[in-house]
Amino acid sequence: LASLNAMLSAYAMNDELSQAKSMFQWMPVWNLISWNTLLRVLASSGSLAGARELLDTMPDHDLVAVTSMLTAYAQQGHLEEAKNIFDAIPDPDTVSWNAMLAAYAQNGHLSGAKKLFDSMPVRNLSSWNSMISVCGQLDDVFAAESIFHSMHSWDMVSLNALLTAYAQEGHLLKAEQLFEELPVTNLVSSTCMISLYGVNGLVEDAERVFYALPEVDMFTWSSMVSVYGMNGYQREAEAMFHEMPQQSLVSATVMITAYVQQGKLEKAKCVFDRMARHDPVSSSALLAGYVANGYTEQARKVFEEMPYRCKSSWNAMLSADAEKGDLLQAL
RNA sequence: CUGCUCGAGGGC
Repeated sequence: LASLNAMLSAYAMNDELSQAKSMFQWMPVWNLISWNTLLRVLASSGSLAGARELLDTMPDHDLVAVTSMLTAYAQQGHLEEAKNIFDAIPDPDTVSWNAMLAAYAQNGHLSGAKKLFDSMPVRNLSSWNSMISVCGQLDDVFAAESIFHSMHSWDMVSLNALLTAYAQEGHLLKAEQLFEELPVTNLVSSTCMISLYGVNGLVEDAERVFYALPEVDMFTWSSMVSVYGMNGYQREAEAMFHEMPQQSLVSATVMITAYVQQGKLEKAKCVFDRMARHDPVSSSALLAGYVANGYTEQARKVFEEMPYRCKSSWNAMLSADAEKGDLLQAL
């Protein structure tokens, strides 16, 4: 059973939801770990409703299951739900506390994060790492450094959190210095540097980091395409986009944005139409392009076909209205 | 064998 569970877990890592589901059904017996693993697959695939339903039908809940659910809500931006789950846990362990801490941090509730951190009965490395990230989001590099230096032990995540804090505040030199001093880096550090170089117009530096990597992933690929795009290197962006072994919502959106910036709306539309699915971000990327160029009709069409409407989509639409003095018409 | 911390995309 343990080895079947391990296989199930491998599907979870690769986000292979349907494979995981059918494997689960074929398993002759299940234990709590099997259920928890399936829950995790559902949760990380973004299927909140499915995860919730599974949680309610599972024979038992333990802390692991509930914490997975908490994280799922947090990652979809449902901070209140996450907090409700946390509050209902009678005796949370450090991982659950950390999950709640991360929920605050990832949703921008930085004061909530600080408060929770202060009230934690036990903190571990993950807790401290989250706080470095919180300081980074507050643009308080000094506090991030202080935390880092006060830590008795640190790991790659701590270093990357600090690196990200530097990047966020635009401390190119500090980030560069840290990155170059590190004996070991990983894809997270490299992606951070690639996009930092990109926003500073240092395309060749970004390339140097990218091409030195022994292997790349979706994040590094997308960020390199983005660097090309935001610096007007349309052909390079295109080439890299098409060389990518796999596409994702993000990589396609990056490419759409690159075309939009060049005013190549037909090409942007073409990428958009080839996407397996759309989300509010990919739709608003194209929408913004139409709006900026006064194509109200096309903008409205994209808007109406959006998978679900959210506040951010309305913002793009409203700015179209303002520019055209055509408020109700655009909708 | 399962849960927590760091990196990529639009608008504001």
